Amino acid sequence: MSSDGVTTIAEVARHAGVSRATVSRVMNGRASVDPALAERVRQVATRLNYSPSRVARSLSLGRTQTIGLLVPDLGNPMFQQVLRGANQAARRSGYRILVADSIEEPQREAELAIEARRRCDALILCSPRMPETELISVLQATRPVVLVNRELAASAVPTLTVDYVHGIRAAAQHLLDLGHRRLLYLAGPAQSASNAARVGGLRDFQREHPEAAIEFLACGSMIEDGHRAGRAVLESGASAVLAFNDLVAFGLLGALDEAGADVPGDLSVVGFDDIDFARYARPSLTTMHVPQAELGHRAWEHLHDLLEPGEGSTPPTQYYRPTLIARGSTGAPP
Amino acid sequence: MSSDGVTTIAEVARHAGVSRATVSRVMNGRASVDPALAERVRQVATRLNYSPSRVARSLSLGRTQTIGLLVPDLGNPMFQQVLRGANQAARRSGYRILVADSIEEPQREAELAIEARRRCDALILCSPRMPETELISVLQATRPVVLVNRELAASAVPTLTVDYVHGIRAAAQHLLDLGHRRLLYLAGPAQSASNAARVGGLRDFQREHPEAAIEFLACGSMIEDGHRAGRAVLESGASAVLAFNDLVAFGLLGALDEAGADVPGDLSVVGFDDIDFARYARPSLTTMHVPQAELGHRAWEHLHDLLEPGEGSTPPTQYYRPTLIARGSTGAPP
DNA sequence: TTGTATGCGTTATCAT
DNA sequence: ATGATAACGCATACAA
Repeated sequence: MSSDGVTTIAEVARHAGVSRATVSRVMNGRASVDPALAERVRQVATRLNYSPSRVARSLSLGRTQTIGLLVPDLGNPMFQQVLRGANQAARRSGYRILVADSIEEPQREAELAIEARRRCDALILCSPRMPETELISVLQATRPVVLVNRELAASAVPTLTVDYVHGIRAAAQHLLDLGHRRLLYLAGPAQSASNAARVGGLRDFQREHPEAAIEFLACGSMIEDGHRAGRAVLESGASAVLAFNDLVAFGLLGALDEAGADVPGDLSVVGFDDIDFARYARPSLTTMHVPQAELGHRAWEHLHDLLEPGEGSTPPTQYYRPTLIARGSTGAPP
Repeated sequence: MSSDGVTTIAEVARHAGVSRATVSRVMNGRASVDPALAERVRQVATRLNYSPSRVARSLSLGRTQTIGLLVPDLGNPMFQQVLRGANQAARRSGYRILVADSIEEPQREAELAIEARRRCDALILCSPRMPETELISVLQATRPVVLVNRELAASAVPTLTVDYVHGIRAAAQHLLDLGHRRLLYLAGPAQSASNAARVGGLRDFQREHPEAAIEFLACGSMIEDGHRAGRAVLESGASAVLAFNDLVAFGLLGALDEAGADVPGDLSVVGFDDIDFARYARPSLTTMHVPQAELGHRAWEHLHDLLEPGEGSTPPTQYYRPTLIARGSTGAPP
């Protein structure tokens, strides 16, 4: 072994009395090497506890077998699931995932993406908040890349997107069907494209259903945001609330309970995403189901096709339509 | 640019009419270079959109600026928080995190750890389930490494550990103080060292408090495990339940609610970890608080000290004592 | 089948 | 201050 404790291919070659090329061939399972010799090399490699340097290998091969995943907030269960799904899928193909969380400096998201990409073979860009023009150049600079949870018209980048417009409309319709006429939407981050989609969907819905009134209230994407909104929600006079996501809904449920309001007796609440906890909460949370881990899973599949173009090519863009999961937090208005 | 679209240092050098060494010096902010020349090089670098190859840099420098994090289950909020904490801390020092989730093949955990370490400068081993002898050799093979959430007597490896023995005893005491005399512990995975610690703590507690009876029931670590245990819990006759963790507690709360049992009226439930959702659940969950993100944060600090030995050295082992957070899920027995 | 030589893109050593 | 050159550890084209 060399001084720093790591065996190199040269040392194995020397001990086995062969060339480095032969060792390399053996380690990579190349057929064109004498079985007896190969065995001897393997023995020596094992004895010296040798395993090829991933870094040197990456430099020589031009690929790192690593992909980057950029998310806006690792604390959000939605993105955690995307990470989990992508990680499992990538792992099966021998790839690993490098995480990048932009929450500390959202304004440097683009920079972060490009930097992350330089260490990886490809990138998954999840719910990027950056402006469109910036996004376009980032996508250009980080290919191969797949975009998750954000749309970009006229882009050749593989995209996995959730139909938030349809989703929020379905949620609103659910409330309307229950008899609610005064709805309140707790909006997510201003830079969030999916929030914009929800707002757009609700405005359309409002036009088509003049019998209902929809109010909008800036809120956020985290539990605390929802919790803080409790008072404003109660004062709004609405009989049903559409939360930006399940986290916000949870925070709100907590605040409502503390205020002594009954859900769904006094107020109905619907979330978005269907995170694991939604079904176990009390009252269980009515929400729009989004296949979070599958998004990560599929994102990897797209990337895999881009990295190792084979026979089966996946379509460039895939839509996921959230489905309503009606649970205990919604009911008839008081 | 070369054919694959990535500019190399050689091209920048050629365009700027200088040597690669000079470009390297400029890119690394070395002072010993003529300001005018440096400026020219920078201009060219910007024009060619050059940024140094991380891989080549890693090979030359012998470090990757990446650390690995191995967890038993990325789906568990506890580990997600450790990841989040470690990631934020590492990022501030210019390091990135590579994730490894052993959930798919727990029996290959050791292998996974070693493989992950080969791509990184160091490793955070979180709640490893592997047997002690195996763990010892893995720790040896992956240094620098820090061990989180598992103890190893007579080991020089920096360790961050939660005092589960004290924690579970405090939880049991809380129930005893409320008047409960029949307790039930829903046990975690058999390979979990922290589960063993809890069991040991409870047995001690039992001995010291003959007035109380503690039953043990194999359960698991996930929401579904807790949910499945609902029936058995009701049939046990216990008036209070100590769940392995908050996830199990949540699953149980859901099952109890479905069965029409009132918490804490009919049954008290206490969790462990104090994940974000614990306080927003209804009833809010009484639990033992563990500073999850801080564990990740501190783990990085230890690693950082190992990687770049400076003045301030952190103690080799750090204990975290969970604190009781009494909320709504516990009360007097019926 | 095996070995030799070269390249991957950087940084660092040693001249100048 | 700058440049030539040798690592870093591996994979591969080409020779033998």
